[in-house]
Amino acid sequence: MTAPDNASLYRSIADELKAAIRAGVYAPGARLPSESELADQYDASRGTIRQAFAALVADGVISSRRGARRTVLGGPRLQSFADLVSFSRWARSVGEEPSGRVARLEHRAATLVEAEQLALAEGANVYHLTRVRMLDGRPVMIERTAYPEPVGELVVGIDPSGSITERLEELGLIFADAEHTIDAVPATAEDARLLAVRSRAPLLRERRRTTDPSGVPLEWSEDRYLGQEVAFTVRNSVNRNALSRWHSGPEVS
Amino acid sequence: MTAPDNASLYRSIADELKAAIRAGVYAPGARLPSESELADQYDASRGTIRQAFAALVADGVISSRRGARRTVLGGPRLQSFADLVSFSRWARSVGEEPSGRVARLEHRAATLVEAEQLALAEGANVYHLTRVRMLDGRPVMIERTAYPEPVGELVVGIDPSGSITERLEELGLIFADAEHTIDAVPATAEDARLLAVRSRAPLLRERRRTTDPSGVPLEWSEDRYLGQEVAFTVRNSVNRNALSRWHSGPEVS
DNA sequence: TAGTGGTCTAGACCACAAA
DNA sequence: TTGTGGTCTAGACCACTAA
Repeated sequence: MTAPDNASLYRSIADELKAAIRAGVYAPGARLPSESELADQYDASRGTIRQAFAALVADGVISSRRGARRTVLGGPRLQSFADLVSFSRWARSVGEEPSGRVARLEHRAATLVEAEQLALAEGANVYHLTRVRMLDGRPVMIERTAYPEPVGELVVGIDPSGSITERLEELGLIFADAEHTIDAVPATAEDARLLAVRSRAPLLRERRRTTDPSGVPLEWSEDRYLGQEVAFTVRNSVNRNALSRWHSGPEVS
Repeated sequence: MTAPDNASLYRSIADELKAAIRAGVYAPGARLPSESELADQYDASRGTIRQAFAALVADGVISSRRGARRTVLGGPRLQSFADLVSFSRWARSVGEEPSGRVARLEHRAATLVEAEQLALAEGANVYHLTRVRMLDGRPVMIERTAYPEPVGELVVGIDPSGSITERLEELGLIFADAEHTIDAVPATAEDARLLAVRSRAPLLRERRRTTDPSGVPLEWSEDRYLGQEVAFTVRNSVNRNALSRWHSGPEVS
């Protein structure tokens, strides 16, 4: 809809196939047309059709095996990268109204973790923003984000009740890669107060580092979701793999 | 090492590049050789080199942008699909000794959820196995897995202290696609007893459905990890995307 | 401006699945 | 056995980055 859609043939073919799957033309389990059929239909080469299919496989929409036609996978629809990095965009994509309330905004020296994640020198300053994020007025998440100074100086000029990520993109920043770590933690006293839950209630914690296309960190965020309200879904297969399990070792007593 | 390694040129090139990155030949942030350089070096066509690079991008190892050379991303090393579906394989890949203890094995009618996830008719039977999984003797996870009858009949003949997934693969089953949903839940009384934690302690819950190449469900599992011991990591980018956020709505009081 | 990656074509041979 | 997807080649043109 609003996406820039850097049009390429294989992208538009992939989008058409995705739309057809979403519309139920190809139900879960159904077999898709062969590469040669689509090549004729779109007057494209086989390589281009394969590129389109590869995008669907990467998105976990279809599965592919040699000798048999590709089949549609079932399950929840996927969201785009932009939906994942921006809470506001995600909320709207699932039909809920996002909002935000600032709990704290600081300009201070980076902690050790922040300096490491943002690749800053020790003692460098960061802007640190704590927000409570809501869906249709109900608080579901606490967002604690550290920005390096050049980014933070832009952030302080942005209305914090809406989407900061979208404003930063309008200002020319490019959010290209993100790395997420997901675990479960008990709510601290502050968490409990901001989310209106019992202290030590289980929260889903997502720590995220987002970088621009050349790998320069743009933000480091620790988000805590109400465990019962939000979950993360991952698809992976023998061919494509973007998830990994992580073990911290027995660090705490 | 032990992988079947269905050799193809682009795979072996990708493996060599991965090994070089792992070994530090290309450090995080470093720029990789150009496509044409590698094409000369490996006496391969540019398309093959691109295919190798695509595999690295999909695994979140490098980033790629038009006009500039590809660069190495930082962060934890990725695990293979097999490592993710099999606890035993994952444990060994991070250098710990896995073990398991059976808490319960039942042959009974499927619950509603199990029937839906395994695509069974209502009233069909499943085999349901509850195991406590340990790393170096410390319990870190409870695994509750339902198998459809044809699979379950194989499972009952397998030594449950080791890897069931690996035995099933030796028997010819192919685990091809998996879908994971991750959230946080409080420990039940049984959870608390099996994991030796306080009741209502935060646990990371992973629900996983694994299918064979044609989409037939092989297992449905609900695993609960100690939140402080295990985390999941996801990489995504504007190009590749396998993670999605999920919102259940206000279903519980 | 020179070099790089992104896209696309038109062929070829092979491994595998399904009928 | 036939058709499918998996791999690979050798070219071409373009958009973009970086010097």
